[in-house]
Amino acid sequence: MPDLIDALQTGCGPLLPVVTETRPLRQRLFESLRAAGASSRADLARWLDCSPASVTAVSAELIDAGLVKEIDAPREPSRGRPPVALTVNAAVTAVAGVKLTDDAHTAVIIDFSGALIAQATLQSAAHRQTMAATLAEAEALLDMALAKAGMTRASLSWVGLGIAGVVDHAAGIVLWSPLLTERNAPLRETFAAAIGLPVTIDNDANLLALAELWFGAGRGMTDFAVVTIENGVGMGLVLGNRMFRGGSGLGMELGHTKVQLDGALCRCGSRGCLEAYVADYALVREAQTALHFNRDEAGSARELLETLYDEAKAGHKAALSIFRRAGRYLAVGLANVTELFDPHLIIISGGEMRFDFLYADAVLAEVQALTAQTGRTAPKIEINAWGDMVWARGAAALALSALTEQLLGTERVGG
Amino acid sequence: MPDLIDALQTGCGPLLPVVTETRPLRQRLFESLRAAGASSRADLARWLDCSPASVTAVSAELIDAGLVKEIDAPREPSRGRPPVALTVNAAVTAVAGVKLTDDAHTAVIIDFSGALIAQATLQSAAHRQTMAATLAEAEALLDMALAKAGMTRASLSWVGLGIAGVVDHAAGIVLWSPLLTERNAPLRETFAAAIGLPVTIDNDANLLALAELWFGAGRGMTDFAVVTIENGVGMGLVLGNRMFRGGSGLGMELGHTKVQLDGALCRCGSRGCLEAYVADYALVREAQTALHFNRDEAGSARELLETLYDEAKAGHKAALSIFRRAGRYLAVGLANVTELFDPHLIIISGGEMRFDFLYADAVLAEVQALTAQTGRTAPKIEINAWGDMVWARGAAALALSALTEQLLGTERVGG
DNA sequence: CATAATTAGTTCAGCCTGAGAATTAAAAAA
DNA sequence: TTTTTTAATTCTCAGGCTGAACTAATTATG
Repeated sequence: MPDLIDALQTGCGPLLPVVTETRPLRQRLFESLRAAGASSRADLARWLDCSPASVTAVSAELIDAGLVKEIDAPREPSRGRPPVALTVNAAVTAVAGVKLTDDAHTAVIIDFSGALIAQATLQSAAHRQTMAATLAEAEALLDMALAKAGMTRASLSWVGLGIAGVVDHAAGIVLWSPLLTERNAPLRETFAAAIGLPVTIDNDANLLALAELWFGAGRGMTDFAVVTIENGVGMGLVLGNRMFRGGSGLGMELGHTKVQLDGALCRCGSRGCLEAYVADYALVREAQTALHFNRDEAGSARELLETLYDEAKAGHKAALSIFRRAGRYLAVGLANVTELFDPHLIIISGGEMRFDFLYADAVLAEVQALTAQTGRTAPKIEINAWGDMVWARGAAALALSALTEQLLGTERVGG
Repeated sequence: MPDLIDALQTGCGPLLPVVTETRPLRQRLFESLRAAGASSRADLARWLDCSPASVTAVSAELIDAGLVKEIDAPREPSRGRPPVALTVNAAVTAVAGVKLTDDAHTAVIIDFSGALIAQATLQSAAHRQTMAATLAEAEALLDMALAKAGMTRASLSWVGLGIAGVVDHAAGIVLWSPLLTERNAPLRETFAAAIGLPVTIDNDANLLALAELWFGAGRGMTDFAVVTIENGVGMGLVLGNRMFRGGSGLGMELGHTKVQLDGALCRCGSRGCLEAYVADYALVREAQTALHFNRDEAGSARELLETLYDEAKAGHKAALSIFRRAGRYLAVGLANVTELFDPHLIIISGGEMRFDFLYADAVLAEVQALTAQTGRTAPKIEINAWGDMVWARGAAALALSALTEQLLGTERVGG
């Protein structure tokens, strides 16, 4: 290779190859089938734009391998030979998704077709812990979920694991997380070794985006952004129907984009981060001023926020202005995402989605106003509250796609 | 297809296929060869990670087609059979790149290996014109360049055309441009019909990014951003060694990302756009205040800016503060790009790159400071001043890659 | 009721891309 | 001169997919 690298002076054009990913028809057919629920061979051929002959061959292969089966589907009468419906054989295996937080860990188990089998929750330590302690909790939770499903670890073939922080999905390493005491924790390897199953990890924002891509509003979209506001502000992005994780594969930091020069102080140490205006700790900070509370008087941060919210609903001016300002800065952040990625859809998603001032029509209108000038069509904005299990479901989707890749990717079926 | 679209309720997983692009070995080999300048078959096999047998077969095919040839390359003595160098047959054909501005149009002609053959410049109308008038100028300029090279249109096989504005590269339509009176101008079709050659169009920021990818600092990078500050602020982005044009394919609008809530008024009508702080019209606006000039007193905007710059160099406080502030906002914009795309390199590129206050170490340091907190390695930042021809060279690279795709992509060689 | 029309699915030969193994080629080192 | 090393070629073969012809199963129609 040196003779190409050294060629910087002589030739022209990019020196490195275009990153390209090819999926064999086998995998594309299977994934279409899972997405459709059930479909006939003829429909699959039309959908995948390939010959019926190939579909016959590939589906026979998948049926032989036990991954796909024919079913009797109710069909409305029409001319011609009636189609035979194919569907994913859900019983083949199952995967689990686990999401770690500093409040309650959650887990779900889904079958090979993506249907929910069981879910479980485990109260977690509210403080930073070692990776070992955290993973012990995750393992206990996984076993709880398995018990609920009447399954054993042997019935699983992959586990997806999600955690807040800076996560290198490809390497399986958590560079930093608010939950862990150590840096550069080899979360994937360690958990895989502990539970004896292959593991894939990702950060929470990407899990949310995956959940939207697999189960939610993103299913019919090739390009969309998923924004979540909880402890911080996170974003997951899907481009060309694939997760985009930034140039280094560590995800995007919407929360630390700057929306104001020399603005509010962020917990990261910088000033003017979006997070410093809209994350809950930012609201708490202002709430203490507005409501004349000191910390001990107010109880937990969560309670304080609830009070602030109630006050705002009741028309308390200062409380209202806190949410109003946060909403306006959020609009700036979303407008910047639009200017830079131009997604067709922005989904503001999460578990509870309380504090609806942040997602008020005024905020969405401001996003449109801030982006309307450049001539392109502004993205739709959708608000989704999924409940606490959504991250675990995203983690399960992560596991399921990793498993599918292994089963049907470059390797041969059953190989 | 309806039966899959309607399946939103039943299945799970993405409904739309992953966008994937496959290049045959033929094309990859050729592009590696052009990138390397010259290379042996054995090196190509190692580089492309394929078998020597395939390289022999494919290179024979390319040599037969006349696109590649063997040359006697000077080689340092080493053990084993000496390699035979292959190189792109530069004489096969040539392509042109044309860049339109409201100042002077530029054009270059390059051969099949990417080497410069000729260049030309044509003073252009300084005001908005119809597409027809603009393209007439472009055609005249193209013929000038051809005359300089002693060539005719028949010796060209593709033309790349660049223009500022919102450009739909794929559709070949200019949705809006500061140069054109009409909207949604079908620039590609019209120019192609006029000159009788296939044409590809793109906006100026993407041309600059392409120039960096083909001839500049981006050659060895898979992920980088190219930022340019002239009339406005533009950005081109390369992800995975491919141009990224946003979800709708219209490019990114770094200039209209917001860096301040309710900030300075932008010519787009919004407030707080990056452009409204760092583009030349923004500097002019402030210069008039700082230097107590009115418009007629100061001459052209360009002269006014030069005066402002000289004053700042001489230590004029107000003048200096104009550049300082612009630099700080630029740092915010670049920091946001980093947080969202996490490129390995940001190239600040363009023709002249005057006003070095904007690119001062203090600005670059501020970018690092604004992004340092999130744990990832900050991107390197490079400043490149290429001269006026860089856009035309990018346009030529655009043409060359389109031509290569046509010759060696899905179609057969010579087919 | 027979037959035509229509749609679904299968079979089979064959193409294209590319890999693996053995072989030939051309040089330096021993 | 022989051995070693690296480059390049030849030949065979496998995988993934297609096109064309064919079989299968149903509704429409006279």
